[in-house]
Amino acid sequence: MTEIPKAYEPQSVEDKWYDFWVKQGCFTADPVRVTEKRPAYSIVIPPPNVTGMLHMGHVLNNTIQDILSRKARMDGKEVLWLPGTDHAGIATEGMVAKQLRKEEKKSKQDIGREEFIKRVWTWKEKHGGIIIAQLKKLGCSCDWTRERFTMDPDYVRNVQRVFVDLYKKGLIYRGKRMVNWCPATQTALSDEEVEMKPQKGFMYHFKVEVAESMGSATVPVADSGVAPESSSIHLKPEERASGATPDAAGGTPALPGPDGKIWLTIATTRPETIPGDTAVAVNPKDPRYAHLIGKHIVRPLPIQLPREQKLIPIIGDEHVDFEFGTGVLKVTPAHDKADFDIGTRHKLPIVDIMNPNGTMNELAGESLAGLDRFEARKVAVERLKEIGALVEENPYENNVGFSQRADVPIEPRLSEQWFLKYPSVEVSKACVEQEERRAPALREGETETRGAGAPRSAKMRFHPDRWAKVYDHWLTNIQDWCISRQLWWGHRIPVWRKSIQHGDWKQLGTSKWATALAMTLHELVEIKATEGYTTEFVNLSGQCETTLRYWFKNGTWLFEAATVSDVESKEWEKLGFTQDPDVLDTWFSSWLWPFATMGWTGDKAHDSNTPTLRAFYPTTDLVTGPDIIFFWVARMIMAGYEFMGEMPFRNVYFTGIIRDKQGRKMSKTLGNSPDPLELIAKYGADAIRFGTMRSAPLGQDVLFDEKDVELGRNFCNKLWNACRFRQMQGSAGASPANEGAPPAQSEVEGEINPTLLTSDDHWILLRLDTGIREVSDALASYNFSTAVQTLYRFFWSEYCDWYVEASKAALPVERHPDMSAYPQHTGSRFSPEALKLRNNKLAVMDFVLGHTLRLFHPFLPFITEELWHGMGFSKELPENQGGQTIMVAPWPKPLSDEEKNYFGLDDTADKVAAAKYELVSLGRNLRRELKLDPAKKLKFILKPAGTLPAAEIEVLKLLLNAEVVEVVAKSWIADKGTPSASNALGELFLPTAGLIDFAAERIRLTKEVEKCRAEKEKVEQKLANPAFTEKVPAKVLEEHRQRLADWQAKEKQAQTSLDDLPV
RNA sequence: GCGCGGUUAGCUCAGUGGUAGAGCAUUUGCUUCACACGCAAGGGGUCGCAGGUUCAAACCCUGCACCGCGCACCA
Repeated sequence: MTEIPKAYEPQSVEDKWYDFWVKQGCFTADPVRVTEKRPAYSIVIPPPNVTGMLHMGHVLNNTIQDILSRKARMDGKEVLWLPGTDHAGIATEGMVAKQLRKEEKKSKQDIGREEFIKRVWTWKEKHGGIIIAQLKKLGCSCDWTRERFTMDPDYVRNVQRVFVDLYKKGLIYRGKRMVNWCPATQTALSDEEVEMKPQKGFMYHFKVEVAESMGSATVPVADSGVAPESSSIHLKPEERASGATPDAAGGTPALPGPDGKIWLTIATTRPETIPGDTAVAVNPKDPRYAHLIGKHIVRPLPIQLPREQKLIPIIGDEHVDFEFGTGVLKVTPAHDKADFDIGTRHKLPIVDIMNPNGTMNELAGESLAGLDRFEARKVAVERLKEIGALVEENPYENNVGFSQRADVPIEPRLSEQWFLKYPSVEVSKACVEQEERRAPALREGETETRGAGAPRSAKMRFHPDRWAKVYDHWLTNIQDWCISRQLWWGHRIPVWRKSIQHGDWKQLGTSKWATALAMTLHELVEIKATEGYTTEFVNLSGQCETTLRYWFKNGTWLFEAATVSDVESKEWEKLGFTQDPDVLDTWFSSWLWPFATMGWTGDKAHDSNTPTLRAFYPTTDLVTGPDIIFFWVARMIMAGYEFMGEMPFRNVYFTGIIRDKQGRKMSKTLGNSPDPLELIAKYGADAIRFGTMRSAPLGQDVLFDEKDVELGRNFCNKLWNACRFRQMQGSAGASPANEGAPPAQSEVEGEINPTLLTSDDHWILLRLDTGIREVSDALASYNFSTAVQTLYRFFWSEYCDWYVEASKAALPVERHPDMSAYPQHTGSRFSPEALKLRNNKLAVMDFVLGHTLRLFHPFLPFITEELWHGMGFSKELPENQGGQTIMVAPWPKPLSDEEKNYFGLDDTADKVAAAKYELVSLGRNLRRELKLDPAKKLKFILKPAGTLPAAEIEVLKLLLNAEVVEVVAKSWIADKGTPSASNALGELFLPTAGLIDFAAERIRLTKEVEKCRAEKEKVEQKLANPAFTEKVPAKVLEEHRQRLADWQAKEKQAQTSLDDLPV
C-alpha cells in the first residue's frame, strides 16, 4: 500500500475482491473437508423470488447470513451457504401474462399452456438472475456453484416424489371443499395467503315472508302468479319494520301481522348472494323463531323466479347467535364457509351463483348475471328496495379476507382441490424449544449447540424464542393445506385420471402395456367391484412404479394414477389418462429446500451416501422473517422430519421487519423503499451492511434511515484512515498480525516487547480483549446490533480517540524514523531507546489492527480484505490462515492467561491510562468552562498522586494541547484561585494569571459545589438509613462509602477554590 | 375476544435490583501535519400511569392507558 487515498473509495475495491474470492473458490463448500476438527456449518438461503429485486429486507436478511457464514469460516468451519431462487408461481405467471397482454395483446389461453411456459422460461433466463447479481454486490459469500432453482429438473423431480409419497400415505387427497378463491388470479389459495382487513361497508336488513304464515298449509303455497313483492310493494320499509318484524331484542315469538303474514328480517353484508341462499337458519333455542323451524320463507331474489322456486326452508342450527343481527341467518352454502358447514349438516342444496372471475352467473338472476360481485351488490340492494324488502341499511365495518398477492377480497368458493394433511406434526411441534420449558443449564451452552457436529440439545431454537409460541399455536390449530393452484407456471400435479365404465376395459387400448395393465386392473376391480367409494391403493409393482387409486360409483370407475416416472406417465396418457391441469403451491416446493437442494433423492440408501447431505444436513442456522413462519419455516420443519427423519435446522433467527423512519412498512406505492443498489453505489456495500446491522436490534423491527448508511460509510472511512495513519508511520518490523505471538518470539523485530509497554498499551490491550469477548458473545447470541455497537465503541472511542491520540506522543510525525534525516530533533524522542519504544508502539498498533480487521471482517468484508492486504497482514501467514484472504484468518480469541501474563496485564493494568484520560477530560473541561482560547497552548501544572514517568507527562501534554505540563512536588501550593481538577492520578492546575475570567470561574465553581453537594446528600441519605447499612451487601456498602468520600473531597476542593477567588 | 411486542434524551434505541447510557440531531469552538465522512467540550431524561415487593425499582409483581403486530371472528 504505497499511496493511500485520503478517503475510502469502496467502488474501486468491492468488485476486485468479490471476483478474487469467487475465483479462488473461497465460497465453495467441500463436504470432503468436513472432519471432527473442521465441523460443518450450513445455511440455506430463503430463496428470493426469481422475479424479485433486492430490497432492504433482503439486505438485512442476507447480511446476517453472510456475517454468520463468514464468522463460521474464521472459526475454521467448513461452510456451506446454499443460494438459489424460487419460481414464485403467481407472481411470475402474472408478470409474464401482463407482458404478453401488453406486447402482443394476447391472453395466456390464446397461446396455450406449452407456449406460455416457454415464455416464462425465456423471461426467467433473461431477468431471473438480477437478484442473484444484486446479492453478490452486497458481498454475500454464497456457494454459487450450488445455486438452485425450484424449477430445476432435479428439484421438480423431488417435488413430484414428495407428492407421490404423501399421496401414497393417504395424506394428499382431492376433494370438493370450500376454498379461498382469488377472483383476480383465478386460483385457490391456502388459508395463510388470506389476510383479514377491516372494510367499511353496510349491513343490510331485508325482510322475507314466511310462506306458511297464513297458518293453513305446512306445504309450500303454490301461488306462483302472485309474487310477494306484488302484494307488499305498497308498504314503505319503515312501516314494515315497525309492523310484524320481530324486534331482535324482544324475545316474543314472531307472529302474523295485520296482513296475516309473518315476516322475518335478515341481516347481511352480502345481499348479492341472496339468490344462492338455500335456507334460513335460526337458533332452535330462540323463542322468537323456534316455532318457525320447518316452515319456509320466500327468498326475494332473483325476482323473476316463480314463487314456488323461491321457497327455502327455515332450519334450526346452534351456530346461529341470537344476539347478532336479527338472529335470523341466511344460509348460502356455496359462498360462505360457515354456511357450507351448516349446509352439510342439513343436507342443503348448493347453488353456486358466481363465475370464477367474481362475476355473477345466470343462477343469480337476470338483473345480476354478468355483473361483478360488487356491482351486483348495489343492484341487489336496488332490487330489494324496489320490492320493498329492504328494511335498513347501516354503515358497518367488518373484516374481509383479502388475497395477499392480488389485494382483492377473496371469495369462498366450492371447488375441487388437492389438500394435504400435514405430516410429522407432533414431532415438529415437540422439537422447538419453548422458553419456559428450557432448563437454565441449557441456556448457558448456547454457543456449543451451534455449528458443532453433535448438538448438545436435541431441540431446535428460535431467536428470539417468543416466536416458538406463535409456531406452537399455529401447529395446534392446523388445518389441511390446499396445495393446488389453477396456474400453469409451477410443478404440475403428477396425477393422471380416467374414468371407465365397469367392464369396458377395451377403452384402454390394445398395446402390450395396456393389456398387461388391463389384466391387472380387471382382476383387482372384479374383486372390489362393489358400490360406493373405496380408497384402496394398488401398487403395480413388477410392472410399474405408479400408485393407482380408484373409486367405484354407479357402475363407473375413476382411476387416479400418481407417478414420478416420465415413461409411465406417457403410458398412462396412451391409455387415455389425462394429467391433472393444476400446479402445486410454490410453498409446496420451497418446504423441501433444505434437503432438496443438497442432492436428496428420497432413496434412503442413496441419500445416506450423498456427501453434501451427510455433511451439511441438518443445517445450522436459518435466517428469515417472522412473516413466513407458517408459510415456510413450520412446513420445512415438517418436511424435514417426514423425509429426512431429522430437523432441517438447529436455529432459526427471525429478523425484524424493515420500516421507514416513520415506522411504516416499506412499500412500492408509498415510495419509501430505498433501492439498496443505489445506496451501495453511493456509500459502499460495507456501509449499508454496517448501518443496517447497527440499527437492527434482536427481535425488533428496524426503522431504516439513510443516515444509518451514512454512519456506516463514515465508519469505514474512519477505519481506513486509522490504517492509513499507521501505514504512514512506516514498518515496525516483521508481520505482527500473528495470533497470540508465543513469548519465545518476543525478541523478533516487530513483535511486542512486554517490557517496553506503556500504560496506554496495557489499556488498549485490555480494551481489545474485552472487545473480542463482547463481540464473540454478541454473535453467539445473534445480537448483531450489539456486536456492531461494541466494535464501534472499541474502535472509534477507545482505539482512535484515546489510544492513537496518546500514541502520537511517542511517534514522530515524519515518515522515516531515520534520526540522521532530522538533525533538528536531537531530543530523547530520537534516542535509540525512544526508537525502540516507538517500534514497540507500532507493534502494538499492528497487533490491535490485525485483530480489529478480523473482528470486522464478517460485517465489513470488502474494506477489511483491502486493508488486510494493504497493511501487509496477509504476508508471512500460511495460505489457509489469512495469507490468501482475511476470510479464513482465524477469528480473534480473547487473550489467554498466558498472554496476559506475558504482556503484564492484570486486572488493574488499565487503571493508570484510564485515570490519565479522565484527567485529560477534566483539564479540557477546565479550559472550556473558563472560556479560554481553545487554540492557545496553555501551561498546566500537575501534582501527581504517585510517581509518573516522563512519557506519561508527554501524553498528558499532547492530549491537553498544553504548551507544557509542569510536574510539581507534593509540597507545592497553588496560588489562591488557581482553577484545578483532580482524580486518582493527581491534581491538575490551570494557572491563568491574567487570563482568567473570575466571573466565569465563580459560576463554574458554584455549579461544581452544588453538584457535589447534591450527590453527596443522596449517598448520605442512603447511608443514614440503618435498614440500608444493616441489610446491604458489604461490597455495595463499601462502594457507597467510597462514593461519599469522593464527593466530599470534591466538594471541599471546589469550595476552597471558590473561597479563594478574589472578590 | 385471545396472544405477543413496545412505551427511557428532540429522534432511533441500549440498559436483568445498587451513581440513567450510546448514536443521530442540537449548541459552542477548532483548516491540531490519519480522518470536516473529522476533533474537542456542552446542553438535554420526575425511565407511560397507579399500586405493590425491597434497605434499594427503569429493571421484579399486579392493574391500567396508549402504540404496533399476530391469531380468531357474527351473518
